[in-house]
Amino acid sequence: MNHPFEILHQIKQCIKLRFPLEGKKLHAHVVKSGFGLHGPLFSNTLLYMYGKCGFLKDALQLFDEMPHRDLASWASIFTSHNHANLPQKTLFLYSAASSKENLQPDDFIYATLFNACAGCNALKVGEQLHAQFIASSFADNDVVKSSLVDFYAKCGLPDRARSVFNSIALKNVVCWTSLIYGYAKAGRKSEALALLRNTPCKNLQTWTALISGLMQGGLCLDSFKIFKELRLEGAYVDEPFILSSLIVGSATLAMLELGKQVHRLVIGFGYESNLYVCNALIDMYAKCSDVSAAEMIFGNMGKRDVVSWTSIIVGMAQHGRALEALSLYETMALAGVKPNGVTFTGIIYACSHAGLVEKGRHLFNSMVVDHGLRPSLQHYTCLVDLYARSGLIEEAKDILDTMPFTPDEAAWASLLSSCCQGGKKEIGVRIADHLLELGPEDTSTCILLSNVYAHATMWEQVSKVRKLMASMERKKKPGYSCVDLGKEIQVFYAGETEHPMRDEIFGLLKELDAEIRKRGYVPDTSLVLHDLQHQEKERQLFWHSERSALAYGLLKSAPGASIRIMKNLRVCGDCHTVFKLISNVVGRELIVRDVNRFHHFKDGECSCQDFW
DNA sequence: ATAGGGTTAG
Repeated sequence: MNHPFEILHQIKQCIKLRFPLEGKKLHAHVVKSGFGLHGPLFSNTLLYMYGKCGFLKDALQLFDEMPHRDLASWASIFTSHNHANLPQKTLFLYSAASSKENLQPDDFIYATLFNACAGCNALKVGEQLHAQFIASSFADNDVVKSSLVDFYAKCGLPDRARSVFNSIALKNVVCWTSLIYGYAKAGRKSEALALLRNTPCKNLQTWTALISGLMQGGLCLDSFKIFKELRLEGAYVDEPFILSSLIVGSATLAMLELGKQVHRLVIGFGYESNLYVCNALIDMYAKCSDVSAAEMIFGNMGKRDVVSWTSIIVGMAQHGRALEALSLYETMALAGVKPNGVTFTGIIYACSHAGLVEKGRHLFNSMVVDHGLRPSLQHYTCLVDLYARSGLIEEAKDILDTMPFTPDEAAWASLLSSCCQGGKKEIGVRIADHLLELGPEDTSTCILLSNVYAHATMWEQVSKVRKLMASMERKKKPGYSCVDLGKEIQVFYAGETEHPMRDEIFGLLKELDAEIRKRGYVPDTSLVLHDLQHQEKERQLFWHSERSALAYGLLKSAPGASIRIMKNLRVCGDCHTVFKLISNVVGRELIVRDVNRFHHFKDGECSCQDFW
């Protein structure tokens, strides 16, 4: 064909244009003409080409066949793994190579390693490498420092990012963008905005970083505001990165109408087949409790990756459609998509909901044995949940005691919640005491504790928990429920509402109360503080925030429409019973999203099958 | 005449 350097140039074009198939042809040509024998130059460029184009398999094959690997080969193979969203693999390969082959990182390798650490939140590893980097002869390299800024920003430590940033001699738009993202993600809006104002260089990516950072930092409304301002200024913001972030924001806020609006924007801009955008849409519709819309998006996708499958599986599982989640997992395997750690959290969670203990255990083992994935604390928590829900409390406790992690609050709470359901009072109290000693940080845990103690008639402990909770609520946010009517969203707090429609709400709740009592409802006041008068206990239950929200929803929505309520705490047992009965009385579907799952109340039943 | 750093999904 042509001169060797002409071919090299063509390979570089393939990298730029992301033409892996053309690149592969050039690769074959290089092999035939024997250029590759002259050193790693061609191999490394080809390696990099495969990595950047997402052809990890080809990259690995080439890497394995290379007779002479230099530092650039290692840098390229690390980049390939980072690019394929396998940062742990990069760190694994590096640690193996550094011990077996005494691989000493150069500046290029340092940058890929920090990139990997950022990708999997490997703070400890990153810090060690940072120390090593400072002592190395590359310590002045601005690009590596830039990758460190990104690493600390992604790990939620913007101040550490800033101190590295300050040491950068020539600050370009890349390090500014990373730093702004870091502050936004940490929820430090004013600092992020101040930085943006002071940036000598900013581009659309900087704005994207700010918007997505704020979304991830939970400041979704601020983020939407900034997006609107940008559009008003006439900025060209119709790009999939920003759209994905807006979808994430709608999901976080669980605001279906907002999500639909963004979806329309996506269609208007012609990004409805973008993989990232679709994945975000699946998640958004599931989180906004419109699972059929999520299914529709998933069904229409031409190309699905592991995130698409995982999103729909998790969505199904959270909405109580465990068997469908499991069968989707089978289909995913048939489609040749490899599951990752998140996928397994989803399906083990599904098993735990359907009471499929054996299946869940099998999947957990399969994750380790067949897929070589290391279980995380979250996976063990799922396993604890799986056993505990099926009444195998001892087995669940065994896992907590023997797993290679210190159980956190969520892990204990999972076991505790099943003790309440299974009537295992003694062990429940023991766990509760332990949790109370640890000092729970979650209001939901407190409700659980208070329930356990109330069932065991340990009133002193109950009031201790209540006091703790009151102090937490003062510091944090109190319990509330929102009802989403599309055009408006109303928030209700516990206690008698001061809403302008108070009388109508009270009237309807009273009427419904009378109707369900006719059907055998007896308020379960065991969950309320003991030292109140009986009537006062019932009154407290009556004014739980989700009930006010429900009444308002019933009054204001179209007849027959589903009512969607979001609650920031767990639904109490009594409200759960009441919602089941009311779904029957009004003949509508009532959807409640509590702190971590969905309840679809319909025809007197709930999708969670009374396990939550 | 090779290679590295910033923004998106679970």
